Amino acid sequence: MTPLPQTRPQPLSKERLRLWLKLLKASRLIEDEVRRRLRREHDWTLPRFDVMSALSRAPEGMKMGEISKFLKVSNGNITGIVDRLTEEGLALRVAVPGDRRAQRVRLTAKGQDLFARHSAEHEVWIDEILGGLDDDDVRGMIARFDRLNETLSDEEQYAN
Amino acid sequence: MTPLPQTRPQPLSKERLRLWLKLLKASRLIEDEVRRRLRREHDWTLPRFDVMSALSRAPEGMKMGEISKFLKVSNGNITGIVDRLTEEGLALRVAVPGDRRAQRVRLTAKGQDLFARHSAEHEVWIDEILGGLDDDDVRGMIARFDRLNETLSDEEQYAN
DNA sequence: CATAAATATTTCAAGCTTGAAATAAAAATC
DNA sequence: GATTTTTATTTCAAGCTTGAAATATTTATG
Repeated sequence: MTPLPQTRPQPLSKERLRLWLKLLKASRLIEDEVRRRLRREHDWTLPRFDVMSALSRAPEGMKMGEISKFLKVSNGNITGIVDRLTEEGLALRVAVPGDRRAQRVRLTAKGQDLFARHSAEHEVWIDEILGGLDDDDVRGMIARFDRLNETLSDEEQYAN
Repeated sequence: MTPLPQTRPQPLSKERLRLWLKLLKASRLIEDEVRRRLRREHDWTLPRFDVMSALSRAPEGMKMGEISKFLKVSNGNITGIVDRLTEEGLALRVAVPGDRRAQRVRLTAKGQDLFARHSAEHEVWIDEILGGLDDDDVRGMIARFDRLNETLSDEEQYAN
């Protein structure tokens, strides 16, 4: 009944909230730093980088809906970003035979080149930004995140 | 020299990248879910919630710059959000005696009431969303995040 | 086959976000 | 005290984001 000053064990729900706030803080710090470097060094934006990253793994291209599902953003959002990539000659819309509603988006050779450069540097940046974490930290956190993301994906019922 | 199928130990830099992608995925899943509920249940937005949350901890109010620094977003951003909160009678701009450049923003009573309701529900949502994590998961991750966020804040040199 | 339901995508308005430029006032320096 | 620098904030244009509504097609049903 005597309230302890600091380490009083909080109910789990409070701890979950604390965890979320810390996770969010970390995520924003890293994401902002990547965004900043992408803009400074390459005059580029994170959304464009993300879309190109998705496309780079699909040589045959992806349908608009596949991209938005993969990146977990809205459909209309992808339309705009692909529009801009296309205007700049980095991506290409290809008709899907047998379905005139859909289109397949692919990176052009120019787009692949550009993304390869950005991507290589991105990997270095992350290594720098997370440089304070040693092997044990990294693998430990990955294990926890695998568990968490499994939980969260199960709950994607919410999304519907 | 024989490549093992799955568990071949990757260089630490690759693992750091994997970690970042998983962290980002978790963060987006949770944030999107919160955003969705906030809109559905309260017709409210996350940025407004975040600003009110910051203000709720400062009964004497916060200067514009303090809010943007606290939330790690740009100055102009806060201007717009506070404008809207003010129009809706939820926040209030008060002159700072002795410094005519600055203003102190405070929640009105109406704003405090509204935030109290949103906030209570927000805590429940997080508890539900992270419900798959047990006590050990939660405390384990918090410890890792404390380490990570310390690292990241040290690097806030980047931000300047 | 005709109609209804589902799917793929775009359009749109409203709001968020950034970084840069503009204003205005305060503090520091000469 | 005048000038320069710094600080606090707003304005702005460009781009991102969402959710809802609109289009166009395809698939399923009667």
